[in-house]
Amino acid sequence: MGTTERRASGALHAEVLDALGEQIVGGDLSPGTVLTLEGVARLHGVSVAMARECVRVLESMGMVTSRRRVGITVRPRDQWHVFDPRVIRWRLAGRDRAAQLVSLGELRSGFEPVAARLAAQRADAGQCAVLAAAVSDMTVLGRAGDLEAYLEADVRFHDTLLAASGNEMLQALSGVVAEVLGGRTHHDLMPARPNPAAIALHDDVARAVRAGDADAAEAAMRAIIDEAASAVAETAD
Amino acid sequence: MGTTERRASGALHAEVLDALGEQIVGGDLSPGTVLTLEGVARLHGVSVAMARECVRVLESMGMVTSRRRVGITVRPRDQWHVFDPRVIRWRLAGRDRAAQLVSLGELRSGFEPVAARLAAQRADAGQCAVLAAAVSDMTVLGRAGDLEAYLEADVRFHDTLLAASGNEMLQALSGVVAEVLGGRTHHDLMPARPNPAAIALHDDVARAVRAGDADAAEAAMRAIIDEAASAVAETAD
DNA sequence: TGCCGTGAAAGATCAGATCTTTGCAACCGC
DNA sequence: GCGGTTGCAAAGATCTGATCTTTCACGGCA
Repeated sequence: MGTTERRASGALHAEVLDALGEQIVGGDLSPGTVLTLEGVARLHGVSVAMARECVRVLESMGMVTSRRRVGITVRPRDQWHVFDPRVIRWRLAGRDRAAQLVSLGELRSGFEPVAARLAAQRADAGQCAVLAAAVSDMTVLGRAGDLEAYLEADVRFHDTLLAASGNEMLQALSGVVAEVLGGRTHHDLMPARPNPAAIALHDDVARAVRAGDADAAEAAMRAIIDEAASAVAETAD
Repeated sequence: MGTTERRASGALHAEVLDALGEQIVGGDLSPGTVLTLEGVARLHGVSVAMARECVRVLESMGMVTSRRRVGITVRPRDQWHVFDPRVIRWRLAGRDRAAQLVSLGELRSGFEPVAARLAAQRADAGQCAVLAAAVSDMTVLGRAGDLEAYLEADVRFHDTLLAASGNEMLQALSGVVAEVLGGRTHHDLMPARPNPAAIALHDDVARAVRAGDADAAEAAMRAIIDEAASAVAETAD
């Protein structure tokens, strides 16, 4: 899942767009580089119209500008829309991966406690149940040492929490959390067996949310993130 | 500022795109609505190619999907890339304005304290100087009751802080802060004369950042946001 | 030296053609 | 009568190539 956007329809567009995006993000096309529509078209074996469509999308992401008589100019990194899922994916796919994970992690440390607080005020019964189930799964799977399944439950927990915050912007960040958690698991930054204390903290969050205790939920979530940070630091050393 | 994207180049594209975006965000085109390329083209008096380019951009923002034999379908709100500056702008421009400001405010309460913490660890001398200058300006302008200029200094303060965090994703959220602060000022949610205590808190942040005291910076920023929330609640009542 | 005019490069926009996929409905056999 | 099959046509996907417009760059002129 998630290799290429779609199989049949819009395949060409997605292909060229991904190729260009990865080249820019990966540094093969550094800021200031100037392309021409015709050049892009020829290089990727597509028509100018198709190249234009891709460029328009890139432009909408702040990654290039198009000017008459000049061409397509790659913009500096600080102009990119770094919250665009595609940009995140490209960065994670390239050499920028480590930096991107750090950024996402710092970001997460900001918004997840807030989400927990809001969730405590707004979560419905179904969401509380999903949270509890996820914690339960994490406990079992963690004990069994099945890191992959554990990750799934962990992601489910955090996704549900963000959804329960009732804030669509926080909810939109669920991909960020999934990436951070997945990156940790898939880069040997996790202990062989998840820390039981971490799972207990998840349980604390779930209980606080169900109890409607915003302060406790926020605090427990903050503790989760602190624990994660120190665990990674420890494993990495 | 900010009426239309650009005057001369790419004007048509931006116009049609904005029109479509505002229609979707504003609810004139509710999720599930199906359009055709030709319909869009005719309705806006542009060629099919142009309509396609706009649709491709909308598609890249998660606002529509395109399927053969069906047409262009407007996707439900929870699929939109709500961090895209354009989506934010469209929402702020339409009837969704209030909800958008609430979302942005909640979000801000999450990431700004973290940004303050990071800035305390990473800000350079120049950034500290800008922060101090902004606080100074806020003091003077606030006393004078010049809300517009005060706003500018306030935005400058927060922008600089986010930039000093050294995290490009936090930095990318400076537009969010600007919108929240601007929205507050331009919707009579500010007292006639800014609260001196709030300005003092900004000073606390600036000093903590310069001193490299991450905990103090984070706490002071959290206090700023709490103050703002209660001030708005008070003024709104 | 510096201003101005002119040509060409490259995007902006359009018109129309061909190909592919696919929803839908008519059709057929059991 | 119902489920599967087939075939038409609608609508996007992609391409080709033409025209218009802006603007950089170079060269001539004062």
